[in-house]
Amino acid sequence: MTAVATPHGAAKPPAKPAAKRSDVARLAGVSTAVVSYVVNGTKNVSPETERRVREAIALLGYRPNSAARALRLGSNEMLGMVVPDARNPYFAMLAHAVETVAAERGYTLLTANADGLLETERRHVERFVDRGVDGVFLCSTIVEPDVRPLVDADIPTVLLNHSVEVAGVASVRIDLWEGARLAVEHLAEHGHERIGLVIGSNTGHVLDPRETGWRQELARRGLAEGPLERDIFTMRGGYDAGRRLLATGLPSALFVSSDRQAIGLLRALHEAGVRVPDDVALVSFDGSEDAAYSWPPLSTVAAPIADMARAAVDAILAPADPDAGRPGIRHEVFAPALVRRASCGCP
Amino acid sequence: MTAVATPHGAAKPPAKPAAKRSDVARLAGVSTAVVSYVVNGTKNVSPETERRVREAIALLGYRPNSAARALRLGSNEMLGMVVPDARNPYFAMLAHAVETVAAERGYTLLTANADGLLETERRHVERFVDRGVDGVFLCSTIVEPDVRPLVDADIPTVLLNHSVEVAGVASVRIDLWEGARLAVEHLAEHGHERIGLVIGSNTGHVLDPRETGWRQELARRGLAEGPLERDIFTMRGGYDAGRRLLATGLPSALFVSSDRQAIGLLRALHEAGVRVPDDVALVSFDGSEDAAYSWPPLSTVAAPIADMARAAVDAILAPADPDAGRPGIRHEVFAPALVRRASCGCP
DNA sequence: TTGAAAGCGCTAACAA
DNA sequence: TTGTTAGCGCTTTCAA
Repeated sequence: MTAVATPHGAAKPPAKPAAKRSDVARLAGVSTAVVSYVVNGTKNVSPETERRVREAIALLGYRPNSAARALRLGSNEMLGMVVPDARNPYFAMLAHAVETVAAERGYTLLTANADGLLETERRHVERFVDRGVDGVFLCSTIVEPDVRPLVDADIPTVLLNHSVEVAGVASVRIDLWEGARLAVEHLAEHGHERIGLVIGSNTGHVLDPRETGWRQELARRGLAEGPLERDIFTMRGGYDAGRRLLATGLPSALFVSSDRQAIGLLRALHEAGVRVPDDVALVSFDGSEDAAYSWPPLSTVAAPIADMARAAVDAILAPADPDAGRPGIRHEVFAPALVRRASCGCP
Repeated sequence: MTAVATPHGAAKPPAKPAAKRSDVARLAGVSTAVVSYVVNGTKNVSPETERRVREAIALLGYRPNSAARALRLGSNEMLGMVVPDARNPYFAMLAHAVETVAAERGYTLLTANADGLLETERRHVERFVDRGVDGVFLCSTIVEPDVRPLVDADIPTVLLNHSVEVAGVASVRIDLWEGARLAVEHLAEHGHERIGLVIGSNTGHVLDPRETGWRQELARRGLAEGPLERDIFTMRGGYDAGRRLLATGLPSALFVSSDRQAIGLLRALHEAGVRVPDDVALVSFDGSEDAAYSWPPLSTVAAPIADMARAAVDAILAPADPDAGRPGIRHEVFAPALVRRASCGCP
């Protein structure tokens, strides 16, 4: 056996070309069809034949070629997910949860970052279509994302974590309005009467339901609206919003629309020597792990990530329970829950 | 046109099956080969013919089927990446950087979470092989990861962010030893004489070079070793290590092997009313964005993520500069840089 | 410059 | 229970 230079560099033993189905068939003394039957368990094969085939497979280290399978079957057993930015812990959590559920069902998840760019998002979606994924989870920053390529190609799609429903596309989301209400309610129960809002600014033209929820709960309680600051959904955004609030006057409590922003806000507050929760009480939104480790730890309205992930996968594949039937275009809304930590004044 | 019930649920207009190459060919009045020539630009086609073909493509909304392409070409234009956990901001950053560089080269990145499990890591690698990816980035938690399936299938592989070199596999990593030295040096320059270490515990049996670097720089300066705590690379791990340190006695300065741990440690310190950097000075490791928004902001030894990502992609695909030649099995080591913030005592 | 045709590896309908 | 065989949509060689 002579060593050859491979394109990848050093000399190594010649890589034996991967075994294919016909090699297995020959070695086992059967036809290629039988190998398929054994591999896919689609047809009855006599035990003895099956044993021989399995032996041959093991011996040759045969692995089915997935491109050929995909071509033939028209399915890749791949699901695609577009997120604004997987470096944001919330989306990292969500993508991780979806990946886990998809894996249980034998699907691989392709995750793509849109970086908050409409153009990039569209490119990723088209790419998914080209790759023939069996479904797409879209966490879009656009209010009315362009799902036409998906619809045209008849690819099951779910809008995941969108703030509002979009007609014609299934969606799995969290009740943002209720989350905001919960936060304001809790802050009010701590005795606060001047409750401000820091809200994300990149949700497009539609009003973020968290803003409405904050406003309505305030109104319901006969409380005046505290200051409102809009900035992007990042730590930097929260920091900048905090600086502005510091300059114009802090309320006694603040509802912040994401943990990321709250962490940035916290830094601005610390820099200014403002004590939390003594000088300002805080409740944020998302329920990411980071909220538990900031100082002080953040009370946050948490999304039931695992449940949402499962619902999203079910909306695309058939539900695990076959009796449940094929889902149509459904819109599922999950209820958030308040996690009490120190930032709101809880012990 | 009658509406039909689709498997996806509601009634919609029948989805026109995606156009294929032969449809384009027919519409343009050319052979299927010519369509390929136009799409791939592999051969000269008369301007007039090209125009007609392009028109037909646009009209039909034709998109090449990637499974067929992959089958024919033996390449998916996909790269795979296995990370221990993409919810860790450091790996999120790294994966994002690799995705960006890969996209520039026309490759899609498949990211998979091993969740720190050997078994899961192996499964992902095999899946990548089955899917026929054109290369794999492996961020393994195992010291000697099992790369045989990759080698057997002759798939270019690079160990990314590994702590040590492994023979026979290309690697792109950071100089952990030097990073630790930098941290200790800086702390010593702040006047600290008792410098402890919080180090990750899940690197396997091999000593983490950061531990050696810490120890050797201390020795070089004639300083005694401060307390050492081992715990996992999470916020929780850092928190627990902090609690133990609090119980046994804090040194005047601490080098922490990751930002995640440092953030957890910070919480333990805050809870105990310990002031940073006054009572304990901190330098951590990674350079993630979170370090900039903790309180106090963390001085951290930052990895040149973008450069590493580029090197890793180059190690797998040919370098962008064709003159640079095909890389063999190379081991690239990147130098970290100290980012000074408040936690070490810098202004 | 263009076209005909041979597969890439696999599945499954159909025949034996 | 097993085998034969026709494609899935694409690229590319070879011939015109």
